[in-house]
Amino acid sequence: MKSPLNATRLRRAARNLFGWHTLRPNQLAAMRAVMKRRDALVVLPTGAGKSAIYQIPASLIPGPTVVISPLLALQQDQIAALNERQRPELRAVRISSNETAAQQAAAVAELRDGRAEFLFITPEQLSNPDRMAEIRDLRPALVAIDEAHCISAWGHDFRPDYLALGHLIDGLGRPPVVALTATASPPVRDDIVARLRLTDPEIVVSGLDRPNIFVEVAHCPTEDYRWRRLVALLREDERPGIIYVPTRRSAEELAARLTAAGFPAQYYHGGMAAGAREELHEAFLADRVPIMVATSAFGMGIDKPNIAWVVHMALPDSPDSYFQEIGRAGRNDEPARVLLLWRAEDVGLQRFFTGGLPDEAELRELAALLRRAPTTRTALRERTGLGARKLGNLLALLEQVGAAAPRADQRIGAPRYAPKPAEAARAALAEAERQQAVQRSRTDMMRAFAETRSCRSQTLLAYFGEQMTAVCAHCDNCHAGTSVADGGAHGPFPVHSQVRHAEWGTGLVLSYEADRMTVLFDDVGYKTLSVPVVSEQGLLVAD
DNA sequence: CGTTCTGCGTCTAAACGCAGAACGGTGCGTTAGT
Repeated sequence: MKSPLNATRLRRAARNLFGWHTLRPNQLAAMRAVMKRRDALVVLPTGAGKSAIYQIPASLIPGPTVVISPLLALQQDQIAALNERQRPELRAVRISSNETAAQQAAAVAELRDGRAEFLFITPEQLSNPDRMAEIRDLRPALVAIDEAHCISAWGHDFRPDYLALGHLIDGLGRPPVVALTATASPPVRDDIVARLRLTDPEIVVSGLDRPNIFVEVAHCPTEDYRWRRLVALLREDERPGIIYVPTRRSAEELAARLTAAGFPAQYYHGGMAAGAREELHEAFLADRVPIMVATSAFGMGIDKPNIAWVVHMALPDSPDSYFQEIGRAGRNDEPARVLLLWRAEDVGLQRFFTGGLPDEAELRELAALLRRAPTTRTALRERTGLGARKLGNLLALLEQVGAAAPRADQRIGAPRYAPKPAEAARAALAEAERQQAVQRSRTDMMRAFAETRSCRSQTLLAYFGEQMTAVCAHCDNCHAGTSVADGGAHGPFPVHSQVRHAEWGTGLVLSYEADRMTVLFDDVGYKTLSVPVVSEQGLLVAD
């Protein structure tokens, strides 16, 4: 049943708190789900008023809101934006390693007394049981997960506490959850819903096509050609832009080379001092840095309307990253352009970043240790001689196959019905192989995007499960006339239906493009198949 | 996985070829020591 009352209250709050006179249908639908205490997954581009989706309902719902956000710098910006409004119902505080114990205690007190509404926090903080107990006692009424795609992108290895967010939300007493992100392909969406254990979530997804962005890809036979194409773009467009490079060293070298060539550029990467990074970030936002050469570290939290172009000096690891990165251009709806300069050699680096397979013997040894008695990571590192990063990866894998589980006091143990070490190791290795296959297939899809002569937008959006019926008319292939209007191509299986392949197992039909179809298989990732071959040989059956 | 760097051998000097090693992204938190 619709509740006009909530819609009216939400509109009034939007006007009072943010000065907005309208709410977009997407925003309103998501906010109403939150008001009804329903879980929600919201996929909207940055700058589309995404934060307001949890902030406005939170101001109306009694009880504090826990905002789980991945980057401390990002948290700081969001907190500043909320507190600038000087409204008690929007006041935000934070608990992180940047606050002293006294500041942390003060933040808790403010939340307890109702003087603050929002608590910004990282998953790492919540994974500390003492911290968790403290927050649970505040009886949070809502949990917002910002940049929710991090669960999928980082949980498996980089920041393992992201994998445990589902447990952590249980620990908070399972208040309603709203997860927000700017991009999420169908498997990433499924991963978010599964890992957070959302119940019957309201899913709000906006259209992904960005008509004001001209999309262009150039294959570069040599490094010199790559450089010349970059310079040609810089000569044409003097407005601010971002150049993405794959390594820290190339960021520094390219910035120096550009500056020497008369294009003043700065560089940015994760190896720089926090202070310098913050300064550069602010300088870029304030139009004091016209050209930023950066690794993927430069991204989240960059909500700058007038970015006129984004160049990639190498093939990104996936369409997910690529879409996120080009999406920073043209937020002000002015014409913007993005250019991907790629070489086949770029794939090697991405293969390296994907990582190798774990050692089965090490997995077995670790699983055996866990079955003996719950222990801490430190003790496990001493017993096995493994490094912290590697141990974390192995533990995350064992956890995914039910051979490890977090216990009280920061200990890790084996669940009661855990598989035997040999079996656990085998299953964990299989899981690692599956993850590697899926990640490799994403890189394959990125390369297929680079090589296609069809409409770029159609190809990219098909990856995200959105089928465009017409060509976009804002990409190089459409301008060259090689795009094929598929007129809503379709095939033997409906888009988004489940199919089964004898060898590759079950999969999800994502799209049809001319006579080819893209299917995402659970175990082997993305595959592109010829529709006539599928039909003639009966390669797929409905599942 | 692939590129780039390093060092060695050749051999009467310089530079070249080659094998093997090094290197490569994203950030939280904690802690030692100024």
